[in-house]
Amino acid sequence: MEQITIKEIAKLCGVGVSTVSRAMNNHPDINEETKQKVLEIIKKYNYVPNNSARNLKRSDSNTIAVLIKGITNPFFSDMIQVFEREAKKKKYSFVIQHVEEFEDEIDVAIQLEKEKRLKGIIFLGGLSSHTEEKLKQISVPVVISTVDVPNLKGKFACVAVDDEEESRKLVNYLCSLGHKRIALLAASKEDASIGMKRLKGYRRALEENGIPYDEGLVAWSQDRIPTYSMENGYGLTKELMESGQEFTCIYAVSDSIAVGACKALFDAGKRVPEDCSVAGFDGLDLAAYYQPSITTIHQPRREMAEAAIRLMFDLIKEKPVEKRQIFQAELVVGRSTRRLP
Amino acid sequence: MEQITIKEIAKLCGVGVSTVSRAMNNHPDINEETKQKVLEIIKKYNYVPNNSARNLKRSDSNTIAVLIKGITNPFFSDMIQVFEREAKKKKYSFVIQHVEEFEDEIDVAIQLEKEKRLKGIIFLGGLSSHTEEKLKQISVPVVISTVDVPNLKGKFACVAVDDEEESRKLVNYLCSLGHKRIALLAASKEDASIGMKRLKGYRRALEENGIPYDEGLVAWSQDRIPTYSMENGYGLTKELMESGQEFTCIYAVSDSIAVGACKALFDAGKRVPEDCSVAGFDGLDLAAYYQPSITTIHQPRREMAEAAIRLMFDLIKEKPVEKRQIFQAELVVGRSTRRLP
DNA sequence: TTGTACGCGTTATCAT
DNA sequence: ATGATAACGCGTACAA
Repeated sequence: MEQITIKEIAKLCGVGVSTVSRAMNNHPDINEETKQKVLEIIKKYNYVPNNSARNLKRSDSNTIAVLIKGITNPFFSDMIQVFEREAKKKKYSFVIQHVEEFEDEIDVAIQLEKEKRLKGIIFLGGLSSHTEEKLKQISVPVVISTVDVPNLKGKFACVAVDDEEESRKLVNYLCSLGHKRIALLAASKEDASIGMKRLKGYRRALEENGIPYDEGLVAWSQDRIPTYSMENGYGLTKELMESGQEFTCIYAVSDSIAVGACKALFDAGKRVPEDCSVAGFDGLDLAAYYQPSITTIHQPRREMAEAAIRLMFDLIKEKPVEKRQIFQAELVVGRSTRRLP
Repeated sequence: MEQITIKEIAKLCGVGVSTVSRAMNNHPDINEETKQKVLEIIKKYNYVPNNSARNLKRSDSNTIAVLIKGITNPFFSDMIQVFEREAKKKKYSFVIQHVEEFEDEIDVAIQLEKEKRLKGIIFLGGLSSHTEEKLKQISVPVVISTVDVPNLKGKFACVAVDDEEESRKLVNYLCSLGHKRIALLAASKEDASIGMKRLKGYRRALEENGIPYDEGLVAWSQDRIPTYSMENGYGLTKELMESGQEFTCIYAVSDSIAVGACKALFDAGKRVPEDCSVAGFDGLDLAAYYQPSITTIHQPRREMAEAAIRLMFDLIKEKPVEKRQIFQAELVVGRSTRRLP
């Protein structure tokens, strides 16, 4: 298949390449007639301009990118929709870039920025550590979403909830129901991001309630299974039950994990919450739709997404902004937890 | 921020640009010493080559792309993972391209092919109609996944289940349980793709069982809500109940919708399956994890993904292939359906 | 209003 | 082994 280029279109139209270019890009200085003729030929020959060449030549681009670590995470679904809608509203084009588990999201960002002449970058998920230093290699505005990064300077900002505090709030609630042996389905031991913060909140709540922290009640995720999956919750809960530990409540660091936990309990002939309470985190739709509905911390994802994109536009326009927006999450009490008799 | 280019790196190293290029791309004709020196400087100055320029110059690229319509659909999650793994195994690089609801996936494909010098394209979802003619504008191998397209020629192939037949199988099973008034939660009326096929299967099964098709039992999805969502299932079921129609069973064209239906039933004080049976389609993890587990048609997504990527590589190598691979799906009976007394 | 020619940052070809 | 230099396909001054 021959690659048809702008030159050949020009030749076919009997005009210069610049005229073709003008026709495509809605430039003002062009005769309406010739424009129509050119567009006709373009359509007829199914000519599509090469984006790489465009990106190379252009210096700006009105494109913002969202880099997502864990694109399969339903938590991000709503947020993506908000980004798409708002970007379109502002006539920005919008690209989603999936970052694989093993990839360094900042490297990907740096590369993409050059490739597409981005106007800004939004991170969704990931960004566990190693930030600061490397982030500076990005020269466009950056909004980090879902993870709280203190001391951001310059054209960086973040939108998040206080994972540790919200986690503490939830576990505190569980304690208030009389639970003393609360198992934790944690992220992997290496996790230095939100998984760890939620763990910290768990420990603080226990401490405040005079309950000793018991390693035996913590089930750590393995790396071979996606952490935030129902499957993982199922496996961890099974392990926990087989370990012979006694517990009256399970707190999973995400709703998907919590659902897996419920299933494992059901399969073992237990009832939720009569035999064991279960709580999650995130406030996915799933938590509300599950039977029984899952007690969880609901993050205001749509609002957070709206804030993130607004922050992005403000940073682009160099307006002054609040660089660290921490949202209040909401404790949603479902039917999966109950007061200990 | 100054854009640092290969020229400046060359200058800094005291060598020519071609030497820098050779160092980066692991070319054989280069002195190991100079190579190391160049790489050092590159690292020191955080130089990252511009991908657009690369793509522009390169003629091939060993990249395959997956175009996904509905990236938030959990059905695709597993499949994506398979693609990533297999592509890496074969030393191919792999890009995921999200296609927005209103976008024409073929247009996106054509553009991306030129931009990235793709070796092949896999479609996931979408591709409802208008194919054939336009598809020909793509000049690399194409594998269409999840939707059955007959009469594919040349470098095109597809992997799918027989949606109509599987749907018929499921509804037939529901009939065998004694259900005569089976409500259908359908895709939108305009849907010409799998939604319609599943509808057809529903109608055929009814016919075979001597049950008249009743428009009143069909709830059509509206376009303002994502069709394959729990929220949609909830809304449709509520409508259905409010319409005063009698039914003993609900068949949703996807598991997410089915879960939403269950929730609506629960909220109305009904039990599943005692007061109403519920069945879905797809065989998502969710169906197995839900309480009660959802009776569904399980599509072998991993196998389908493996077949798709294998097909892709074979097409690239111009090996002869079976261009239309229809997989057998499995009726999984859950606890959400029961025999009518 | 239109066409010519240059440059965007790379890679690859060809001398050296 | 290395360095000029010509493409790659497009946008855009600048000249006409």
